[in-house]
Amino acid sequence: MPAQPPKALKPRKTPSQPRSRVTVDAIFEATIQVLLSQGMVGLTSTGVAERAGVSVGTMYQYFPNKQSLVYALNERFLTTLAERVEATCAQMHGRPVAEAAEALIDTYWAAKTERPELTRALYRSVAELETDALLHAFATRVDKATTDMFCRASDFSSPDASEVNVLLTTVIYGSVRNVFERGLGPEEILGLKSELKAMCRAYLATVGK
Amino acid sequence: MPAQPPKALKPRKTPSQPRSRVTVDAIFEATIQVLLSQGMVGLTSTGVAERAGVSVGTMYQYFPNKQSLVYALNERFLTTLAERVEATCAQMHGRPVAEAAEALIDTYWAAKTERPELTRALYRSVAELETDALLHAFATRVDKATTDMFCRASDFSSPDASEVNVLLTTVIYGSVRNVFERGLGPEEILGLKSELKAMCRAYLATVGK
Amino acid sequence: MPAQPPKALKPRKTPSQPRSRVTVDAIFEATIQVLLSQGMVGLTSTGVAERAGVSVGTMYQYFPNKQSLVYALNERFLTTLAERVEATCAQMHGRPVAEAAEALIDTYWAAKTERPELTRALYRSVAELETDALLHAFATRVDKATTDMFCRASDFSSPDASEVNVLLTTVIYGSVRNVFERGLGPEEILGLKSELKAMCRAYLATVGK
Amino acid sequence: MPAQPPKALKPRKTPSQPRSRVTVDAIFEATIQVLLSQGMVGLTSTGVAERAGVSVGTMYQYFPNKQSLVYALNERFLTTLAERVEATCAQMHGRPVAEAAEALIDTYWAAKTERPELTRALYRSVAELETDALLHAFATRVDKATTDMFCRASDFSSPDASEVNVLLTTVIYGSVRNVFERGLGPEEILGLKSELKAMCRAYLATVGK
DNA sequence: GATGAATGAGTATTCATTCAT
DNA sequence: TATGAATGAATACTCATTCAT
Repeated sequence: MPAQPPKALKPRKTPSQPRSRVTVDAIFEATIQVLLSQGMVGLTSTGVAERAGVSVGTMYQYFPNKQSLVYALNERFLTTLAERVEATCAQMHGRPVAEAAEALIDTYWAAKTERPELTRALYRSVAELETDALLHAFATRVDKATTDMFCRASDFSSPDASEVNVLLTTVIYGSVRNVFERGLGPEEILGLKSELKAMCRAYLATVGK
Repeated sequence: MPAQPPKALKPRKTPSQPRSRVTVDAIFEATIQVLLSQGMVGLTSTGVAERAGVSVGTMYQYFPNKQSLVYALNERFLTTLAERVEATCAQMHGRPVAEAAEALIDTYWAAKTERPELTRALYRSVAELETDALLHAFATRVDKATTDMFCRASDFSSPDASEVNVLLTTVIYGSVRNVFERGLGPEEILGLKSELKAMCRAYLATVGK
Repeated sequence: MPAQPPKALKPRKTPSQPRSRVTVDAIFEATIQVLLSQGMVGLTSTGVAERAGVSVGTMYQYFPNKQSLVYALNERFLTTLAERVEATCAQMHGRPVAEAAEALIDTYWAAKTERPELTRALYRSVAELETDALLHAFATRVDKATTDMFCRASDFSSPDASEVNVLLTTVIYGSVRNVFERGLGPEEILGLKSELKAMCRAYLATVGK
Repeated sequence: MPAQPPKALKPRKTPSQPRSRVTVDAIFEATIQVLLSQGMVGLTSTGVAERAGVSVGTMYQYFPNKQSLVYALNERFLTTLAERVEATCAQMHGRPVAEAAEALIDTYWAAKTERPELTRALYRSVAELETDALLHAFATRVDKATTDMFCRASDFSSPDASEVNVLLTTVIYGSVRNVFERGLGPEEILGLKSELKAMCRAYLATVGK
């Protein structure tokens, strides 16, 4: 997810020595902790450094400013998410479209639901960052994998795979986000998820003909 | 949208005198302007007051703190949105479900798209507020209207209207949000919208039987 | 001394209300005190504000940054100095050049010597500021007055008044500065001053013929 | 220039081994570069070390703190300057005072003008250091040479050589400094220099009798 | 009611200096 | 001896909020 982070957000130096690596990891973990407990507002540079057991100065050696911290965090999670989606896509090559769509739903849903609080925090954090480039890079990368998956589906015959892809991904990603926004309960979520699958199946059945 | 705003966010006094009303409107308009030009970060109380041609002191007479400003702004827009959705729902009573769903899509989409920058700004602003209650109240109010519309549809026979409602609204609201997040172009958006309608139709055709 | 202060150094608002005026004066006085006791290095924003019996915030309401404080201080003193030189020049119109030169020496010397520590502090402060424009404006203004004075001298017959003026002022202003740099004692200073006058007389006697 | 540098400013070890000498020279050169490009404000220890291709740690082996760097730089230049003045003085023994004075002007002027930007930077740097001792040592050393030169002049008959010396050096050194402060152009400078010589001649002609 | 001067807690960020490797 | 990661004290500056006029 190169994405050319807005220069001001690029990490300062990539840790090579083992000592550095430990330090950077600690900072990342601390950022998450603080983000979860205090929210974006309570995320102060001293707070993070303290939690990481590191001095502020050290933190600034690796991250040029507070934003870059959260930016890097988002980048990390989006990269992981992209990888998981790609893995699923690869696995579903040659399978029926409906199954492919369902697999995508499962993967994306799982990834976002594993640490719900963190997901929520990151969703919020994005609002205060200039993450357009980041999100765009993510979308491009993932779109490629999913479009590919749909194209290669055993029963896919739509003329415009890209159009189908945009619809499905928009609906899926959007629904997940909306679920977090509404704060639905677990049972509702399950029901919703299976209905969403049904919806995709119904749509694909229509399109394919 | 009663929603019991977290007490700290409640406007101080509801303006009844005409002079006050003008003042409050000016403040609202200024808030929007600043939000659009400087973003949530650049939204300072003095900045808004200045733009509104009012002294800070006066502003604090109507809004107990900065958040309450943005909170009220969101409330306003959500109320308008709710009203529009309700109007649509009322109008669609007794019509086929598919048409109802499409009308909902059109209305919601239009409302969010009219001032895209403002929509984007408000989406972002929400992340920094404690708007759970607000959003929940909106959801409840609107859900009632849409569920009602679906129930009364001429051809609706699903056992669980509420389940259908949750799915449709989640998908619709979520998709719109995702469109803003991805920054899709106008043509893509149009295509997406019509496909979304097709998807809903396909799903409802399945469910109804 | 308009001098268009580098925009970053321009005062934020000019105090009009009496309350403000008092505040600004207090800040000025505090700046001098701190400058004298701690030097340019010890001049911290909180330090000045504290000494002025004012909050930092108030200080920043009038001065956009620390430098602007010292800049304004220099501006003040240069303006006063310019006025005094101009007064002297006006008074010496039509008198012999030598007398005019001596009067200039006396005035300049007196102005710089009255509060030697402050003079020293300001000389030093200039080094850390972008005062080129300020100094240039001062030079231009004062040069006009002195050149004029020399031109109108009863016995001035040199073809190039401006050249004479540059020499004399450079020598005088430079000597004064050097005196502060060397840290000469009071008696040495007195001797130096009278010798400097003799030197100017001797030079002018040569030039005039 | 013994000058007893304030103990905190004394270099830590005088490099004797060739390797050290190279290091120290690199540091000096880097200091000058940074001083020229970033000014006294941008002169950070890490910045200098980096430019010198040395680690901070190494730099601190030779200079106990940042000031000492600049202090040493000034010392170096003042020493060179003193040597050049002494050489000139030695050469002018037994020559007429006027010529001696002119030679002094030429030498001093040349030394300060060769690298004008560096001269300017050093002039400024002095303001932030406790250089009184340094400057005093320089003055004493150079005064001795110049006074001596004037005493031995073929036509010098003034009762008080020291008084003459103070005047001449103050005027000369001060004028040069003022030239830098005013930012005069090259032609103006040339004219000024020759007029300054004329002035000294005129004065000495008077004094000698 | 309205004003806007004053407040000051709160925070990001820098940079000289140290010291374990 | 050299290195450069880590330190943390120091400081400029902002901005929500109050309250005397």
